[in-house]
Amino acid sequence: MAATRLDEIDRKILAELQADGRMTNVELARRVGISAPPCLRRVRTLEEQGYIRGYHADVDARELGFEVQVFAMVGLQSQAEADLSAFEARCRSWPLVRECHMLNGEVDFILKCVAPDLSTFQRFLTEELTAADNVASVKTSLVIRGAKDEPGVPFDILEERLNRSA
Amino acid sequence: MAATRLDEIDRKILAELQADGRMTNVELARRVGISAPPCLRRVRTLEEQGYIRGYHADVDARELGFEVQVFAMVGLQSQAEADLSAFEARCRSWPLVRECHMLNGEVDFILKCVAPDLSTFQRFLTEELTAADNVASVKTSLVIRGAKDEPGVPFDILEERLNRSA
DNA sequence: GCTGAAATCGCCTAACG
DNA sequence: CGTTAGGCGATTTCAGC
Repeated sequence: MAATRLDEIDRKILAELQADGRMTNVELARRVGISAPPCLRRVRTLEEQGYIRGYHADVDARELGFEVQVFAMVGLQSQAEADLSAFEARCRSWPLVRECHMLNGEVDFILKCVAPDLSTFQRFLTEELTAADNVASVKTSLVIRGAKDEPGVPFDILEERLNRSA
Repeated sequence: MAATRLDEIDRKILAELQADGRMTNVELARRVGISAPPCLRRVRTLEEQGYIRGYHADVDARELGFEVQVFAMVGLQSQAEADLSAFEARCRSWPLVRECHMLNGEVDFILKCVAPDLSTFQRFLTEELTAADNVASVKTSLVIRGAKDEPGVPFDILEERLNRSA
């Protein structure tokens, strides 16, 4: 997958759609400087090749009643590949775990969790996460307040690098 | 803001647009069981009231050449409000810092960073982050591999709770 | 291969009931 | 909230570079 190299127009398309995923195709075409049909074809290709995984509305968790956000650091007893995979699969089955990343260093995984209130999270923590197979230690940190939450990647850094190497 | 309570149709709209933010309005209307015009009016209202903050294409960071993802735990010297705000503003100015959350516990902030390669990140770490005003300690953990990365909130949990209380 | 122009089809989005 | 209806965007077709 993704054997195709991207040109500048493709990168602009990605940057624009990352900033506004609901932009109309004609507006997108205007911004990247080509006409609508080739623009739409490029978007479809980027989707098929996996550069674009999907489009999502960015909803306000707090307004919707999800008052609690927690980062959980998880250490496992066994780091054998089968056990790592099993834990990852378990995380995928928990709706309240939104992200799960395997880390280097002392801790094995970091989880980002979202819950309506503290008691819901506590119940998950004690009855599900801590109780899960192979889990040795869990340390949690509550998010007091969010200061920045930008989805996606910094395209400006990419452009800088490409300009420098050009 | 957001004085309005949401009904079941609004919540369905949010869940659908979170899952597919580029869905056409007629398709959305069909799924939530109303006709297109009122559906569009609801979407506009949800946007205006801040329930929907925006729409974003979910791009594949690794395919695009962002090979490095790092979580950084930052401790500050002063936790006075003015100093906390100043650090948050600094984080907002760094494109490579995608998220910045203030935490309870030993560490003050957690940052999610994305960079094209390790050397770019190292340069940021030593020349920018560690060197920034008021930063006392930084501990970084590289993401070895991602196991789950779902944007947004778990609507199914919300529905469960509402059904139970009904 | 690629793009762009024209044409068709379907959607968006008022206005009204 | 639904229906109607006019305008605009999406998408295919086809010609040209």
